[in-house]
Formats: sequence, structure tokens, C-alpha cells
Amino acid sequence: MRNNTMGSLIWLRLMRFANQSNQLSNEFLKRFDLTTAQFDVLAQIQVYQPITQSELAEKVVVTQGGISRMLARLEKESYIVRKQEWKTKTISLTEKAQAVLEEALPAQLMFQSSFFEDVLTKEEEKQLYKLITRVHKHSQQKKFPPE
Amino acid sequence: MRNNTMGSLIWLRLMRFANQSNQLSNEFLKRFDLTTAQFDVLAQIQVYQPITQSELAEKVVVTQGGISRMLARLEKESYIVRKQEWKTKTISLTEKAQAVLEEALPAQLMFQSSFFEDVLTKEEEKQLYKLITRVHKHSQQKKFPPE
DNA sequence: CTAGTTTACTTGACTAATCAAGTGATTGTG
DNA sequence: CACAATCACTTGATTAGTCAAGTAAACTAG
Repeated sequence: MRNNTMGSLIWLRLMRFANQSNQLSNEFLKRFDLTTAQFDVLAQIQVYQPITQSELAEKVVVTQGGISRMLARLEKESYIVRKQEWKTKTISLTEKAQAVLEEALPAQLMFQSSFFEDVLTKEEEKQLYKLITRVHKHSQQKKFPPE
Repeated sequence: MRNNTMGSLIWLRLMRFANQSNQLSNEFLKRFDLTTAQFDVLAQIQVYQPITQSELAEKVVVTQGGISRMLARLEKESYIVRKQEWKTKTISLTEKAQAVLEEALPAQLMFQSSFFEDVLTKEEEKQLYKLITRVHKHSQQKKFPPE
């Protein structure tokens, strides 16, 4: 019926795994009162602060509108401050966010790693990273799929 | 600064790729007037119809509430019909959905495959599938992360 | 036969995203 | 100098999902 190709099988697996691990990550981060999306944004800000909204949007691969809303939420929870500077808004972390990240970041890195370390050898991890990186980079070139 | 582990690097790549390819898939399916999520649900119904809502929710890994809303949308667009049977609602595809899928399904399978076929050898595809399957299965066991 | 439990589904409040249209400074250019 | 274009950001409408509380049918006692 559905003569699945190898590629479509990989795709399904990948999507289901991404979904699943995202949910588990949300569950995990609940103890820090964060969602995966919020953590991702805060971690990027920490690395690149001070940063403008549009730059940040690019880093986390979200539209301008998306980042605007996300930052509005994060500001309401006083994780970040936005300073109007010229026409640009410059974003940086508050003490609160800094403190939360200090705990959450290493924990989350461990958590993420555990998905792979528990079942793959060092060699296999490297192999997987190599393959997924190649696939990812290729997909970025793909921007405009042929009609 | 961020002493990233191999695992956390893989995770980031995987998530960004899942995100990216999901967006591209949405763009691709626009010609059929479908989103990736809708396509996924319709394809599952096609395989398993007639099926109940709760069974379907499990297949596509979404909550009861989520599937309820999704099916309400699909019904409004008359892609599916829901027949109350006892206390259960049995779902099946309409002619319209059947016709759309006939075109969309092979196209989408091709599209998904192209992410991998273009950059990996047959051998590497098998390797990637093996690794991601192991990782995915492991994540399903993981259901309740340790406190 | 009525009361309580379970099952299947819905719904309200929320997070997170998209697109497209709108706002409001800053920067050309005639 | 004024008008248009551009840039950075916001916002309304919509899709897609979550959780938790609610409804209604169908079983399961006492």
C-alpha cells in the first residue's frame, strides 16, 4: 500500500523522536518553571547578549513575529529586559534568568545527552552527529523547493 | 563557556533539522492545501480506517484534546466523517481526502526522501535509520524521567 | 433500579508558532 | 526640506498543541 522508502522511514522516526524528546524536555524543565522553547531562547541570549530581536530570531530559527511574542512573555516573567536603542531593541538577561540558567543549563545539557549516551557508543555518537549535520546543512540549502 | 557534550550537539542539530524540514514540508504541501500535521493524520486514517479517536491519538502521538481539535478542523474542511457509534466516534476519510491523498502521498514520500537521498549513500541511510531508531525506542522507555 | 466508575470525547485557558498587515522611527533622494 | 523607502518591531487571525475540568454514555455494583 504505502511503499515507503528508506528516506521516508527515517523522516518519520526523526519527527516522532523530535516530538517525543521535546515533550520529555518540557516535563524535565518544569522544575525550573521553563519550557523548552523558553530555555532555548534564554540560552541563546546568554551567549550573544546584548543582541537585537532580529538577530535572535535568526539564531533560534523563528519569525520576527514569533520572537516578538516570545520575548513579550519572557519580559512579563522578568527573565529579560528590552532597551529601546535607536530603532532597535537590545535584549539582555535579568539576574533572575542568569540564576535560573546557572542551574538549568548544565542539567538540560545532561538531559539532552542522556538520550544518546545511554544507547550509543562514542563512535556511534560521532557517526550520528556527522550524518545528521550533513543532512541538516543540505536542508538549509534547500530553502526553495522546486515547483 | 558552554562545555557542550556530543549528545547536546546532536540534540540541537536534530531539533533544528526537524524544525526546518517541517517548515519546508508545510511549504511543499501548500499545493495540496494541507499542512504537515494534517497530512500526517490523514495518512494514518487511510491506513487504519475505520479507527476511533483515541486509537488515532496514539498513532500520531497527540493528546485526546489535540486530536479532537484537529479532527474538528478536518471535518469542517470535509476531509473526514465522524460517526457516533455507541459512545465511540469512528473516523473515516471522505472522497475528497481520498482523492487528495492519491496525489499528495507519493509526492510527500518523495519529498521526505529527498532530504536524505541527495546527501547520503544507501549504506549511510541504513546506518542513520538504525541509530535513530535505537535512540527513539530508548526515548519511549524513558517516559518518566528521574526526579 | 439507583449510584458510582470508567470510557470517549469536548472545551476553556494557555504556550508557541506562522503569515500578513500595520506602526513608527531612520534614512535616502529629488 | 519633504516624501518615499526601508528597517525593526508589533499585532490580529489562524494552526497546533498541552493540561485539566467537564459531559454524557455505558457498564458495574449494592
